[in-house]
Amino acid sequence: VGKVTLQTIADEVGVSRMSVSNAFSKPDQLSTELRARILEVADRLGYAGPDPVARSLRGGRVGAVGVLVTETLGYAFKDPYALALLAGIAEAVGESDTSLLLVPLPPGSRSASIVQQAVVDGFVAFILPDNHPAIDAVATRELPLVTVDGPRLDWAPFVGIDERLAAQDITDHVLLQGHRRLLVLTFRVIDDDHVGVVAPQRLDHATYRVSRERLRGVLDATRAVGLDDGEVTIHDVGDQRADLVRRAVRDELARPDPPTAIIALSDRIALEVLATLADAGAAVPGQVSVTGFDDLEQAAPAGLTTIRQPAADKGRLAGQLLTTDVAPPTDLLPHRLVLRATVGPPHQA
Amino acid sequence: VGKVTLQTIADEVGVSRMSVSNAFSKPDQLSTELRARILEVADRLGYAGPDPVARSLRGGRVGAVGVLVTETLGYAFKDPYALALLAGIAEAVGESDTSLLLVPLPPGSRSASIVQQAVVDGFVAFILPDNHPAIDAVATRELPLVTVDGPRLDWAPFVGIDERLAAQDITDHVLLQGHRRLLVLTFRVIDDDHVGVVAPQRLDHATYRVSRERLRGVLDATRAVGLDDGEVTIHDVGDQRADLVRRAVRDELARPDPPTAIIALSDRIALEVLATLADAGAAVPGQVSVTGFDDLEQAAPAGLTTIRQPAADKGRLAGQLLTTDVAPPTDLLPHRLVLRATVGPPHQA
DNA sequence: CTGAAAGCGCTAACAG
DNA sequence: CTGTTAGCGCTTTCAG
Repeated sequence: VGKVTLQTIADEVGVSRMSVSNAFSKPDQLSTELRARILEVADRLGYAGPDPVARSLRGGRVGAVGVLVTETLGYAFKDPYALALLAGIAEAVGESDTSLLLVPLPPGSRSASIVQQAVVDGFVAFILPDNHPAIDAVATRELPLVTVDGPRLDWAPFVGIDERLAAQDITDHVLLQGHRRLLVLTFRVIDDDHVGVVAPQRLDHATYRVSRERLRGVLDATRAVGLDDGEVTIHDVGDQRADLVRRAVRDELARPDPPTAIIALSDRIALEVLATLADAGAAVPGQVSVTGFDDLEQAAPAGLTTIRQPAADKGRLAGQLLTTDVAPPTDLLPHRLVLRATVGPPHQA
Repeated sequence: VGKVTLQTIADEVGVSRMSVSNAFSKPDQLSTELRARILEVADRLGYAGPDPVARSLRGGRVGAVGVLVTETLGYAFKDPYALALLAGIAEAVGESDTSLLLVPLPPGSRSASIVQQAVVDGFVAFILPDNHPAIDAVATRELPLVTVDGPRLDWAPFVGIDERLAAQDITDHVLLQGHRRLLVLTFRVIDDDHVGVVAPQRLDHATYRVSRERLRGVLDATRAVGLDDGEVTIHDVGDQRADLVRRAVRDELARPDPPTAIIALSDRIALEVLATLADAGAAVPGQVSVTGFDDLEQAAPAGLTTIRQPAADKGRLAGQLLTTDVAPPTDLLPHRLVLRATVGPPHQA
């Protein structure tokens, strides 16, 4: 099967390669009649149109942006928040006839080479830890980059909210109700396999911007009411692992001095907390108050008090930043405390 | 910023372009020492490694497979079954250092050109109607294709189950309980905007393999017990639209001779049916029995009787077919009737 | 182990 | 409106 190229058709029709190219890419540059003849021959020869790779090499543009996702892609497909972000990006780039290339980053340092090989015009990075090798690889390629939620770079636009302030807001709300025994459930703080109680010095070295800032916000609030950092228990549940959430909740509730409020740093964790509590027969907010973060679709039906942040809009903005010339945001995006039914005054001991 | 290419580095180091290329792509083809010197210079000059587009043009390989999804991507991101499929594909291709290009197909015939422009080594098509123009476009490009669930082509591997038999199985189960007044809820049958009751001749022209086969399976079963096709009501709820599901259920229940069993052709529809029934205070299976299809994660907690099919495995297989040399399946994949709590004997009128 | 030649398939820029 | 020239950046021969 001799490959059919522009030249093949040009020869067949008896015109130059250029006219055939134009017939496909610039219809108004040649007579309707000639164009028709060319297209007819192309069709007969089974020519599928200009090879996109060759066209990209020539034109310097690919028509795709890469989305850097850590862990296996499977993870991204399971997290509702990540999905909402993705959907937003997809929507925005779709409007510019651009496709989305999902680029899974394997744990090792092989990710640099994966980034190098990606056939894209730019990247959006997605809840990556600071200093992730993939970021450097993007920088070296000198491709446009937008980071969402983290890390925050000085050379690339950033899309995200003031995590710290938001966390402080929701913690303030809980403290105002009178709670002083808090359990904080966070997702991964450092890119390692540690789970369980998070010691203060670990927080100092935290590389995931989102969890780090949210935890700082929580502590801002607790300190303000005179609580010592040691008095607030922080549990790392890794990649929002349901089993770890359940165990942490059960263990803490079994202590002589159990928490009266659980601050989950994501709705996904909070929903798991709620399920665990329901199974254990613990009333919410009667016995324990619970808060989330993100305001997923599932949060409202669950009556979850949480922080709303515009996930889909964030994705959309990230996509636009890469495909159009919208101005990068100068500010952090807004968030909002959404009061619902899972927070009340503490149970009287 | 003069672009840095292989040549730039070759000139700087004083070797030929080829040696620099080898330093990156075939480390064992040159002395460790020279390689080190080349890499050092490359690093100093900020060279990110061979341009993936040029390399693709030369090598004929891109390192990405495209996933053809109809409608907006947003839809694919909302359907749990599609998501499971996607996750499976992602997992499989990730193992071959291949990325996933999401290719949304717009309604019009523009989809041919979108397929032509996709920078990929192959495609997997995903619940597409028969004769979708995108399929022809893939054929013309002579790229490998795997179809999942539909359509079934004679020139491309197919991954899917025996929909018809599976539907017959679950319908048999319902009929065996004694049900004769059935309401069948199906998703889109033809690629148009029709919704509501599906007439028999419409079924004959159905272009979506999955819904068509499942409906035929249902009718196989009902005919076998002597029911006339006219006696089983089939409702098309489009893209599994919640509002249409709810309305269909409410309308049918309000009739003088309401259905005693509702056969939903997907779990997503079935779950909506269950929610509607709960709102209406109708007991399941006391007043109405309900069945689903797919066995999503959410099906077990809901106690839904359904057909299990290996969504993630299907995706994985599709991905492998495109990136490795596994043999294409010669058979349809297995399915299994999963009995749970939503089917019982009919309510005595 | 290293280098020179020969394109992969396409299109911008310009001349006819 | 049509054709010619000149590469985009890389890697597969096949000799040194």
